[in-house]
Amino acid sequence: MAEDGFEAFEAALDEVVNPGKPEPGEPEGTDASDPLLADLTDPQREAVTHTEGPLLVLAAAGSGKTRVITRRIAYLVRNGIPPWSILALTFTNKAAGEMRERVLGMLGDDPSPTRGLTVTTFHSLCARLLRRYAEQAELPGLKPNFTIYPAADQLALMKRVVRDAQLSTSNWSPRSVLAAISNAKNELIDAERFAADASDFYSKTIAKLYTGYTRALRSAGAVDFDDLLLLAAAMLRDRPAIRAECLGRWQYLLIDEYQDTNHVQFVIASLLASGGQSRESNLLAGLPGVEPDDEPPASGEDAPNICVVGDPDQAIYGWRGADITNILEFEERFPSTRVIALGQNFRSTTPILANADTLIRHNKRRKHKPLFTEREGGEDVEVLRCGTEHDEARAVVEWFESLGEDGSPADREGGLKGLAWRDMAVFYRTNALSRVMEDELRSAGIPYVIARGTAFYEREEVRHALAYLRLVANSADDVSLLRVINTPARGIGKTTVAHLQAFASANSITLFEAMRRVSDVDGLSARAVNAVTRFVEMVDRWTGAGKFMGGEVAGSLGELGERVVRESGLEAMYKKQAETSGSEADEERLENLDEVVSSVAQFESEYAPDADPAQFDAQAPITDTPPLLSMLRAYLESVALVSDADAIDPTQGAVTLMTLHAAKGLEFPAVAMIGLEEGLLPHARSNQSDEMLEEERRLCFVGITRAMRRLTITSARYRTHRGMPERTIASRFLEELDADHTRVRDRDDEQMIDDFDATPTAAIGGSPMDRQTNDLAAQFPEGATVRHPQFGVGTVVTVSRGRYARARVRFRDVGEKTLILEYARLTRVN
DNA sequence: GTTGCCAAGTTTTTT
DNA sequence: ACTTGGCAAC
Repeated sequence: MAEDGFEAFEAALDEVVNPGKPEPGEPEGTDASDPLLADLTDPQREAVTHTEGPLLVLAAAGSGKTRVITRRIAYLVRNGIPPWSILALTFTNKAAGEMRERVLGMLGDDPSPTRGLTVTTFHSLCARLLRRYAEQAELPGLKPNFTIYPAADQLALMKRVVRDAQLSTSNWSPRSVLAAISNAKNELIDAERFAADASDFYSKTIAKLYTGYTRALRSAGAVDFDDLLLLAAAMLRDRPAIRAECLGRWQYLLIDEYQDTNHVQFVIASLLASGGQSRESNLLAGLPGVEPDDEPPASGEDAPNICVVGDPDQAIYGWRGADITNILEFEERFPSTRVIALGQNFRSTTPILANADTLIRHNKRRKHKPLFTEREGGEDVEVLRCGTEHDEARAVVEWFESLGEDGSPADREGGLKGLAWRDMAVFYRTNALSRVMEDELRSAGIPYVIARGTAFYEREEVRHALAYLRLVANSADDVSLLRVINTPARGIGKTTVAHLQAFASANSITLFEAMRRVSDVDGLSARAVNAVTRFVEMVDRWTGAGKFMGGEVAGSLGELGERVVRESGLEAMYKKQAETSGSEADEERLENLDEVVSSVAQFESEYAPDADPAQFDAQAPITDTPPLLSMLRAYLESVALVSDADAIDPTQGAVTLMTLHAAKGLEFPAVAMIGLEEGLLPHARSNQSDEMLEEERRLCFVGITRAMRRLTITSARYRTHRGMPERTIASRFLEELDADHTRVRDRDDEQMIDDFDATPTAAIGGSPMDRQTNDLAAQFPEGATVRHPQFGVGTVVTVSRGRYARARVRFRDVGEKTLILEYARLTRVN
């Protein structure tokens, strides 16, 4: 069925193949001397100037997509469209920030042209809309001060829900239950509908847990990531007045990375897409008493100005519910859609592009579109087989050094200057692969940054500090309260908490409310009562007993953050730990606490209430929320919605390390892709179906097409997995590259020769890993106990040396076998 | 109520 | 390898 989605490309492809055919709808007087349009190709220019009506831009990798989007916004603004009526949705906050910057740069230094321009992510937009309209929309249990639960808190909550339902967490792993619920939410299925659809035992149980989880979230005044989209979509659908207000504001809608939007996002986009005449009818529909209108009219006559940009070959979020059918649905939804394909690549050299193209042709569920460049020359892509992951990391480091500040001999000959560290990046399939790379870069003294924006916020000490802040922002947030109730230890132990929880649920009040009424709770020691009272008093001091007013309350967000970290005892707790242990890790924790405080202060200094997309009228405040509280909420929200990619700062002179997913949308002069092995890329978990395999291939394609000038792809013969060294198989994708534009090398062979020349006794000296690399047989000496994946545990009887070393192994269960070490996945057992 | 040790499972990707 | 959770000792 997705096959049909490619019809659109067919039409668009004709445009690419036979360019120059003037479009009937093309605006007259498109001035080639216009600085906004001058340096664009024909299809790019059309995408920029086709401002009215639905537009689908199929932008191949490196085809100047970002440029088209930013020009388009600038073009709109310059042609008199008020910036506040433009809404651009991106995938990450960083992409949003960059887009805003670039538009601003094009329009001059005066910030006024972009005033009110909304460039943000789906999630941020939805969070803001929900806060803005929570009360008016009367969504069940949703208050404007809701907390956004990150993954860890979702998990903690689900664990509780599963246990409360008298189910075992091993049969109903909170993780997989959450995944099932997430999938449902992405399809816009709420707990009620899920329950109605459930027929078998499994889905009935999930339905029960879904309901319980939702109830628990709401009573904690919390939502999860998926709720942001689900609830916003439901709100826009069921509350015509609210929708009308949004439609009235945003006349021009733009969505980047459209191939990675899922169904809810599509629905939100549809609901927000306004057209000339439809606004009137939608305003009428907003009158009280009108039934929720599920399907807004969107005929050709009534076509909204919605522009989506994407590339099906770069769809890498299928596991998150993103679907190619969104592109199909787009044209169904908006029949007058104009489709434009951008095929010319401006980023990469011919060899890089040739490899990307040859690889992606192996995807069957795909309509081929030509990727072409006018660039000549360029170095072949290097494919490097290494010994171990350490060897691999070292190879990458050496390569970077050769490209480095001094420039490689080859580059100098070719008239190219050496690359700066910031021009280089390492991509990998899973985060776990970063570690070895980091070690190697560190010992080589090469500066690097890891795109793990979320990692900081996942650290224990940071989560504690944030939990205190969330409790301050929302006293109903039980998960946060439970996290900090006895951290640092203050004498409120398990039994006390259990009593409080029982009291809370018996009286249908929040846990914090129960603590406030601690004197009414039975069975507590005087000690416990005292400890609880002091905790409540402490929180009340911060919040001014919930009013955020009075002399006791902090005058600024920074001050609040500082006080919370200090007065909670967190700082003292970690200080004491650092002093007694003297370990570096504990020192780091203290520094991280400081960093939280400064990030709070930083946020405060940059906070601009009128930049809020949900702020429809800059004059009137959204609500009567105390400014300190709304700032705190905004801070917590920004922290909850950071992405890994957000951490990348191109101004830093450092090599960038990131997952292939995080690399989407970026480009680097030199790229190393590591871990091209079966089980890693394609990932073992993605091997179950052709669809999944093709997504892995697209992931590989995305990695390749990030490279501008140089690309090295590596794999390791042995990789340590969960502590066990394992024999690997080279990725099938390596076979799918373009042999005419690749140079394959085996580092293992070379190194063995090198080492032999240098030191005949290579087996001595060097790290254990070197020896393993150089001489596999040395790893399995006679008498060694080994494990084979099929044959089990055995003892090495004899072993031969050399490249295809064989070992005779006496297995405990299956007798003696002769194995070629190169291919047997033997591991050493102690 | 608190601390420390051992066993077990674990992650693929992310807003 | 590394974290997390359960349990026993203090």
